[in-house]
Amino acid sequence: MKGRRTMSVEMNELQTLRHSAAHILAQAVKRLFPEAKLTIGPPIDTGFYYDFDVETPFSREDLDAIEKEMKKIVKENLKIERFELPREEALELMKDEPYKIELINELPEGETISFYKQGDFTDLCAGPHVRYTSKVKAFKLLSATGAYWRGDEHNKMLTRVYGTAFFTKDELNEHLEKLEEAKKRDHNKLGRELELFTTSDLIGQGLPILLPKGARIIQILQRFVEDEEQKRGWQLTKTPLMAKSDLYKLSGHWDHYKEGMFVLGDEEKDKEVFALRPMTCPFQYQAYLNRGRSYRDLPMRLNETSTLFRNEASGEMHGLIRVRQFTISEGHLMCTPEQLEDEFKGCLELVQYMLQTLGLYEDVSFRFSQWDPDNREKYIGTEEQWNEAQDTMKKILDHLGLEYKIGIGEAAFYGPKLDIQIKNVHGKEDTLITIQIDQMLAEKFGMEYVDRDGKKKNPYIIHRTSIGCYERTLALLIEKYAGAFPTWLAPVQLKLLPIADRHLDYTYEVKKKLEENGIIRIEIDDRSEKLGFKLREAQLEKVPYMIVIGDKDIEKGAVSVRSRKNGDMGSMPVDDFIKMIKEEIDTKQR
RNA sequence: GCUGGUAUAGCUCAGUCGGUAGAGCAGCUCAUUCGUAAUGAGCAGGCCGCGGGUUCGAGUCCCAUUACCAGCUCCA
Repeated sequence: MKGRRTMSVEMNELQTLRHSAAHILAQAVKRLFPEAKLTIGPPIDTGFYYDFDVETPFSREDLDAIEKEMKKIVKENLKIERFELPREEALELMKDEPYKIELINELPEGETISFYKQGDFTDLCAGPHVRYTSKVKAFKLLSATGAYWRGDEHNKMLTRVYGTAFFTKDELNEHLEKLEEAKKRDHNKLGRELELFTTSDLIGQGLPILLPKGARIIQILQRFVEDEEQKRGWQLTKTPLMAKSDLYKLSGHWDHYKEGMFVLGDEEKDKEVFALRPMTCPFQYQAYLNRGRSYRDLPMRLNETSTLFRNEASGEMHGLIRVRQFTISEGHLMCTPEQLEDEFKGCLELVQYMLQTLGLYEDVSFRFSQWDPDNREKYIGTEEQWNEAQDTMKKILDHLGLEYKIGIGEAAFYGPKLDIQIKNVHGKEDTLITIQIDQMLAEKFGMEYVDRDGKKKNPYIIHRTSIGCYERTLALLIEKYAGAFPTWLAPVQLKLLPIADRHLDYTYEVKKKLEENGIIRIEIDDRSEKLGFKLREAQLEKVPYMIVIGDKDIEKGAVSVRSRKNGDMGSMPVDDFIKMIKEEIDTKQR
């Protein structure tokens, strides 16, 4: 929390500038499109936006014209003045702006109703703003998209114009360059270029094909995760990918998650209807229910590398980050109330270890995802149950000293979550990992254990992932490392580059020796190309090590090593290189 | 699902006013056997996303559809 106050002051000045930029945008739109209706236009992390209700959405040409008009307004150096009005007069002033009237009517009694006026433009606004339009020197309009009024899909879709603004032109240009850089790191572009994955029109949306290199990385991650989970007392299950609707009716999915499921069959016509699983919970519960359990069986930690299917709406898919079929490092832990805190901590420690090893820990933030009491139909359970579950979770989080923000309405339908959030290269935040406490499903499924006192009780259940969903994690790793994976993760760890054909025999000898030492992700480039050409290609493929083999190396029984990161490392005995790379792989160096 | 945009060779892109398809890179063949980021020459490569329509004629115009991109909604 330290330092945040000073940060927020700096941010406020920038936000004020951007907020004023949004007003200048609205003024320009009103001048060029008088029939446009105003709604809201706040500053955001990366700039600002303003939502308009217009007959036809703005085209790129419209944006260019609007931007030109904005520059004029800046040049006019209009004074930005605040004034206040009583409610009646405020409504009269805004009589042609239905959205503003809606906003005014919602202001509580006694609230100040303030306006900001600059030249021919006046907007309902709490402020603050810069004093003159000329202060807004460095700005750019970026895009026009659709956005629902008040973020509700049942409302009308408005036209949102995004822009950004900075104090100086240099800062603006730097920001625009960063946006360009981000495009190059985008997993969806880089992942295809590096042949990690592809998609096919015939297979469909949200169903990526992992190519050999991408599948290799996921295999490495999966082995790492499963081994680490086993070390920490988790037991692997393999449960079916589909089940009868009966299972989901019991779990609550049928009532609360059916939209998100692929249902096989027709309830009207077929005797039995199946559905592909969107979550693993009810399946692993059946493993728990295999026989009667006692407190001696607890905690029971069940993990599974679990493929899930979710019928996401068509506009929601994105590369490997949002897909319809994915595989997750899933797990469910059944324990007694006394064990809950320690077990939760254990789950968190596993996650932290994973994220630290992958190098993603510095990029994540925590979110305590709670239910929305105003939206009861989204959830199972009673208010008492929710309050109890959230209190329990809050206590644990506070004991752990975690810094977190609260997400109202972000809970699962069966319980609150600790979500570990990460931003992609474009700044869009997604959940990477989740740890949840569930007091409701055990009861629904009749999961019990016999306690010391001989009484039957429902266990607490922790739902968790340890590395999250493999596809999404891979996406974040591609962006984190710009495709240059640490050697332990690299799909091809080294390339052997013989200079001429007469070096081939020795090259195969070196390959064999490496393989005998467990270094097996090797390629040989035996094409009759010049060394520089082979090196360039290997470098562009982001292979960690390039091993050059020529006369000098054969003479000395050595290899010439070039690292992706540091360039030419000179000649070294084969054994020395093996020792070096093994050490790097074994310690999972970044 | 909603709003907008895009779709031409494996990739990046050009293609004028509607007149029958073009480049660079990659690929293949040949020559070259080379020491730390591109050797040269030649060849081949296209149902212009898919389906309709308008037209004498459609890569180009219209409609529909699929996929991709940005955003909204939703979500791991």
